[in-house]
This record gives sequence, C-alpha cells and structure tokens, in this order.
Amino acid sequence: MSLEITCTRNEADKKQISRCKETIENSSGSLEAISKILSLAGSEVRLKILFLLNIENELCPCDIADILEMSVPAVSQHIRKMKDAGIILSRREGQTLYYSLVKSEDNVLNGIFNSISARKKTA
Amino acid sequence: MSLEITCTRNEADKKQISRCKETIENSSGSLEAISKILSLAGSEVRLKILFLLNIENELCPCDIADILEMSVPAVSQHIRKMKDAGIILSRREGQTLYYSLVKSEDNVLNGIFNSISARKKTA
DNA sequence: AGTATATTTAAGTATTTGCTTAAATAATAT
DNA sequence: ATATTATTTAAGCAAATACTTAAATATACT
Repeated sequence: MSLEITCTRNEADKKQISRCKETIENSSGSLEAISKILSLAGSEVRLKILFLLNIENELCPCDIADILEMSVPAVSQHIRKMKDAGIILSRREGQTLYYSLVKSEDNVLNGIFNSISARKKTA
Repeated sequence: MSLEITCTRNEADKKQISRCKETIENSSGSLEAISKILSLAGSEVRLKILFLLNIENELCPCDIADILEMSVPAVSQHIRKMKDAGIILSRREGQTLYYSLVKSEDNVLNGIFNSISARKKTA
C-alpha cells in the first residue's frame, strides 16, 4: 500500500502521531457508537422526527407523515432505522403504533436539541 | 398525491399536528443548519478527524492520513467537505496546510465531543 | 529551470441512501 | 368472514457517498 510512504516518514511529529493513534484506539467504541447516532440525526427528515418526539413525547407514523408532508412508507423506513439503532421505541394502542425517544443519561441527542433551540433564539 | 388521505383526516389530534407543523416551520433554519453539521460528523472518519482537531488544535492532511491509516486523497476529500461547510479552516506553513476547528459559542460539536469522552468513561 | 514534497482535484466505480409503488401484516369493525 | 385502517416490508431506481488511481497545483530545494 502507498500508505507506508507519507510525509510522516520524513519530518512530522511522530510522537504526536502515535499519541493520536492511541487516542483514536481508546475512544474507538464511543466514536463508532456516536457516529452511528449522528449519521441518523444527520438526515434532516430524521432530525425533525427526533426533534418532534422530544417535544411531543410520542407520535405515530401517520401523524409524522402528515406533519412533514411526506409518504407514510418513507416515514416508516426512517423510523425503522432509528428503532434498529435503539434510539426510539414503540408502544401499540390498537392499530396505532406510538413512537418515542429512548431516554438515557449521557445522551448526545439532548445536546443537539439544545443547539436547535439555541440557534433559533440567535437567528 | 396520496398525502392527502391519511389517518389524520379521521381521528388524529389536528391541533397537535398543526402545532407540530408550526414548530418545524419555526425551527426550519436551525434544523437545516444542524442536520448539515450532523451529517458531516455522522461519518466515522470525519468524526475522528473532528475529534482529533479538537484535542490537537491543528493537524495536516498527511498526518491525519497516517493516524487513520487511509489515503491522503481520501482524507483531503473529507476535509474539503468540512471546510466547505465552514466547520474547519486552514493555515498554510510552507507546503503544509494545517487544519483546525472553527470555534463558536453555541457549537453542537462541543456537546458531541463531551459525549464521546463521557461514553468512554462509562465503558 | 528542474526535481521533490504536500496537497488538491478529477474521473471512475462500487456501495449506500431515500424515495416510490405495490404487496404483506396486524388490529378493528361490520 | 370481509372490509377498513394503520403500519410495515419489499422491490426498483435515481441520487449521493466514499473510496481508488492518476493528473494537476503549489511551495520549497538545488
């Protein structure tokens, strides 16, 4: 691989590079987990769904489709991804499924919701 | 469009739905801006780069490639996206370009870095 | 000027994503 | 049982993503 010959071999700070490699190695689990969540929240549609669930507590796919003006299957498929990732959960009431956020302590999503509100005030 | 006929028309809480529509409308700017940032941070490679820049202050593409064990062009292309989005900036020193985070107050990235550290402790 | 280094850019391609439409489940109502 | 409603699942497809390799820029060195 051409990876072997880079500027590093000549004059870079080797100490810094190995320190960084260690840092990444040590946080590899959280980096993977957090990037998974961010990749979900990084879709504008899904961010809106998460944002709404945070405010409204729970919503059904049908209502979400109505609010976001998109098809029910499209919403359902976004929901599935978030459910598979364990960031939302469902409760059935008759024919209707209500989805809500899975609450947790060190939740990166809370910071995101705060940022959305904060930025709104600023604008 | 089939959007017109959903469960909403029959028995849903119309008040809730219009309230939600308004909420989304009101936050539409921040939702778009934040989801853009999250979609960038939602790539494991880019999250690692951002995480490293936060710790090391600045790094060159070559070193990042070395640390993450990937090709320089691949790194460069990730960097370009983040630069285009205005979340990182560059400083030239001779042939070397040093990249660093654009610092700001209500930065959603700070919360993310905290979550990465917090989760590491927990694990 | 000519060569080497650091980086970017471009072209090509395989994979992933996000919708659409149609069909399948699941619960309810008649 | 049959039909209706809420939702999911599957198949298909266009667009976006993330690499690869090769070529182009930019700065430094001789």
